[in-house]
Amino acid sequence: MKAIQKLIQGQEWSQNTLWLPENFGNNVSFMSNYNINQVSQTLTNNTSSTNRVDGNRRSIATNMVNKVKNKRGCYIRKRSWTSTQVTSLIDDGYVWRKYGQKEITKAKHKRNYFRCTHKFDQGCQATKQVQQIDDEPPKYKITYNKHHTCKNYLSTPQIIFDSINLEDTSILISFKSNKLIDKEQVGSPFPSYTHEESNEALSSLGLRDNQLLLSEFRLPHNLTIMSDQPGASLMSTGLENEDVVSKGVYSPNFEMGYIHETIDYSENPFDLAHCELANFNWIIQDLARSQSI
DNA sequence: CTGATTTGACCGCT
DNA sequence: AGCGGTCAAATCAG
Repeated sequence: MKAIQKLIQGQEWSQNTLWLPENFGNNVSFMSNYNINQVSQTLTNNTSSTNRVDGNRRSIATNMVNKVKNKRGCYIRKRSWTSTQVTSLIDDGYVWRKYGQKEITKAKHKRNYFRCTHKFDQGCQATKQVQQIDDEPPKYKITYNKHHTCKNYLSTPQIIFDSINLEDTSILISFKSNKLIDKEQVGSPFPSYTHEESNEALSSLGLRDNQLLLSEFRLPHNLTIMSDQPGASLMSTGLENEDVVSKGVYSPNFEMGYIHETIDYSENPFDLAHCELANFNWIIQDLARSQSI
């Protein structure tokens, strides 16, 4: 089936490009509304000018100063990808090491700087900055820089890619259409993409657009994770599984706060999906953890 | 002892 | 010149 092949292509691409745990990439069926032809075109176009940074095929912005760090305080100016979110949770499933703290002008609290623990042993370049912006309740603005390339997954759930069976235990991660986002939010940083082929593929599978199917994941039935710019929420639908869902950190209607990406999506159409999946990554990890308790 | 955190210094950018 | 991101020595914790 052509559509399936396209999706698999996209999934393979996402494995190499998106910031996802390997297990995630291997086992998830990723269905989003991005023109996969555009993706491959992008890859082709970028081949000559693409730097392989941290294992990502990601072209570096033209204004990026890619200086080699050889002195104290010298730093590589950012970069190809950042993701900012406001949340009351700091834990995202990864192991970080704090490497700095700074008073920020006009900021009530100090900003904390973290790098991935596996920076040296695995060369993972992921960093994040945590800035507390609220006291009661405590809220943090977390800015992620670069993708994890390390194998640092805490009890990553086994999500089966092949099983496209809506009848068994399934959860759906639903992504809101970019087009809707653009319509509803003037000035949204997210561009819209055509997604005829994706929709074709999805409809052939009996799915609506922008759904990510996760099967054989030990979660209550009818659990839906929804991404909804500018917020994202986790909610259970139907059955009264609230206790299960909220056993960890999340309430059935958990609001993660807004997510904002500062990436040039014209480079890699999958990046928006990447952003969203990156944020779900830790949700899913936490759910998996709560399951294993 | 080893790894994580703290904190002042360093330095590029605006 | 000031700000912000990073470095690395000193310190802390297990």
